[in-house]
Amino acid sequence: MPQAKRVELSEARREGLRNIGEAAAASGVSAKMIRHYEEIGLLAKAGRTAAGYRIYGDGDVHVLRFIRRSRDLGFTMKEIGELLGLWQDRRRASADVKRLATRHIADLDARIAELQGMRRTLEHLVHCCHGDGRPDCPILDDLAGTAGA
Amino acid sequence: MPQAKRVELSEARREGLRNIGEAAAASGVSAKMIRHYEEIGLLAKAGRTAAGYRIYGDGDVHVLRFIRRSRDLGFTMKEIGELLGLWQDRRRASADVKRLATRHIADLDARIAELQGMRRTLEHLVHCCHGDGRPDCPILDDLAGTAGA
DNA sequence: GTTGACCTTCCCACGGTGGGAAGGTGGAAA
DNA sequence: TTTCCACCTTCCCACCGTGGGAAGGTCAAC
Repeated sequence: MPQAKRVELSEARREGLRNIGEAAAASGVSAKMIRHYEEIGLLAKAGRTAAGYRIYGDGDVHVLRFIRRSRDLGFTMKEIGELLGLWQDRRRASADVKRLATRHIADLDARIAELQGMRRTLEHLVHCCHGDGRPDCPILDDLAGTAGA
Repeated sequence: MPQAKRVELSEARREGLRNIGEAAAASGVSAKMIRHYEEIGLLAKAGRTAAGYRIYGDGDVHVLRFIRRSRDLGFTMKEIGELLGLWQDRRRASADVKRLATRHIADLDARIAELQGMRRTLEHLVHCCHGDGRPDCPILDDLAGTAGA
């Protein structure tokens, strides 16, 4: 098994490869997070130069952008792992992707509804609070549970 | 300095005090979180029985319920600390509370808007995906950045 | 060669919550 | 009284996603 020979960084760059900083800039994922994704197994272990620097090709950067975009849409790491698996499986059924995305929309809806509930309550309380120099405050009364009492 | 003498749990209970489990049940805050709040300084250190059990009075439970309600409304630990300070300051200006709550509403709005943005995009993608046995999938195309290409 | 920007690994932090181990206590039933 | 179980204590570890920073090595430009 001829293991891939470890090249110098300059040589790798001549072949269009990037070090982690360049891959980060090209993908929008921080170097810190690239290492993290590698550690948790979301990314394959990156190649290394003779000096131990990670090197990335266009395909790696493409994967990183995929992850970035998925995070921007709120998918969890676990879901992104599944999405990556589907993306790389040419025999996938689009129904599987759609199901995953649909479930995620439901998750988003639940979180939105929760936040909106908070927002509604707070809006009401703020509306009731005169907000001047006096200490009386319906907001605190509500938090303290002394509002209805 | 006559430090408060450490009593037995049975004696404390006769005086209407509770151990952590009872305080948890009465406040809706888990025992785990009560200890955590004490550790981070959100709560004053609880009294102890001779055997080292934490004991809580009605006032403590009231504070715990205040915290619980604040968390339910999405306030951060830091904000809850501020709210507790205002609550316990009888010379507070309600304007301070109102400002804090208003800022929190703005935070909620930002998060809601973010989630709704994700939701909109996903909704569109899901709508475009036929979701059958074939591999072609606009959702993956979007994540991969090959959608517009 | 020196310098400064970058890389490596390692540990720590945040928010908030939970799980669980190991050992001590409380109270009630046998 | 002894036993038993539920509860208490402290301690460490986990999640997710991200960042900060220390200590040490490397690269490239000047």
